[in-house]
Amino acid sequence: MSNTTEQRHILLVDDDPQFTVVMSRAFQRRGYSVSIAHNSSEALNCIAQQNFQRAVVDLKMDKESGLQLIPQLKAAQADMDIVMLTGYSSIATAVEAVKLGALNYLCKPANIEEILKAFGDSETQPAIPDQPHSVDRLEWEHIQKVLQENNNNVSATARALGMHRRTLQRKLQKKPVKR
Amino acid sequence: MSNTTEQRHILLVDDDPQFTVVMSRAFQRRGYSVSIAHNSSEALNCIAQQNFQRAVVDLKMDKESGLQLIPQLKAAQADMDIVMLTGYSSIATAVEAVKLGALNYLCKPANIEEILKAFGDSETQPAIPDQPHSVDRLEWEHIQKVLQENNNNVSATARALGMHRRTLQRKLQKKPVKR
DNA sequence: CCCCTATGCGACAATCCGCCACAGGTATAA
DNA sequence: TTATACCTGTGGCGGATTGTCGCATAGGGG
Repeated sequence: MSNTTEQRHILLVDDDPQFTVVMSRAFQRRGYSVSIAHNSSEALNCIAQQNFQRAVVDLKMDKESGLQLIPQLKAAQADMDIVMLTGYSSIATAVEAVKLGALNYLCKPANIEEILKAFGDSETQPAIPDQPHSVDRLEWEHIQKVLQENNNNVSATARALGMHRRTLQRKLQKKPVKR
Repeated sequence: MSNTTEQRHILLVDDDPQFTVVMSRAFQRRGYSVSIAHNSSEALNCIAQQNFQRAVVDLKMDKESGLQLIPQLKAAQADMDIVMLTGYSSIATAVEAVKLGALNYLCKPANIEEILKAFGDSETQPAIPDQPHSVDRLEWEHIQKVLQENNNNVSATARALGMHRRTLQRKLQKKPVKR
């Protein structure tokens, strides 16, 4: 199914530089050669220069939608496996992405394990039953991200998350979080 | 693409009798001939007797999943348009439904207008939500994803998530929260 | 000064969670 | 077929968590 010895190219399309850097390292550690694009035109530039077996593309990049990129990537290389990854997910966009040819659709936060699994190589490490995030851990990361987007405004974050401010406070002061 | 003058057959698959009756009337009022099935075997029975251009199938029917029904319907009639409709919607199942051949995927409650629109191939790209998910919604999506990876095995999912099976069950019975 | 908002925290009730138990159901191997 | 192991739905109960209200404090305009 998967040939781990051959060099594989993957294209990361996300407007968040930090995210792409972190992901890039993670993929490289697993034997991928990675190219990074921060918007659609950069992505198209990349695929004009070489072929990619896989692409991870963000749904929401500044003003443009990653959805439009899918058919363009597919047009250049019909057998490319594309996984959509986004922090602003919805059922409607997920359906659209798959109809447009995406292989899968994930919500951030997601780690490499989950992304690789989304591509289909779940059989990488049968010995290690690599666990998905625990619900608590996921919650923690999500809260932190939204907190940051709201400039550490606890009240605004609580509103955005649909949770009571008091509850958020308690979660924030109590959690080092395991796993 | 659609011919409104010709008599059209539509198949409703949902284990809720009340829902099917209401929907049935609404479709008939719009010139459809409707057949009702309350489970998979009834549905297969229906398509063995006549052809349907369209089908609306519920995701969660008692014990069985409507997902499995999709390829079966497609096998009998490859050009059938299938819309998945469910009160227990998640991105994971939406992606799976589309990959299995569903035309679209809607969340209950949905009225006829929305369903008919889902059948029409209006290529309008869905809007990207500008708010992050609520914590509860994120949890729901994550649970659904892991559940699917574990072939709907609740015990295994609970183990993978590090949560008690009883707790998982209680969460699963509840409808997903919005946002 | 007033008004609005953010923050921290106490208190209490409602809800939820972890855990045990038990009764079927199902699948696989002997 | 029986035996065995696992999965599932459900009830109950004590303890933990959450939702909600209130109050005091602090900063920023106007």
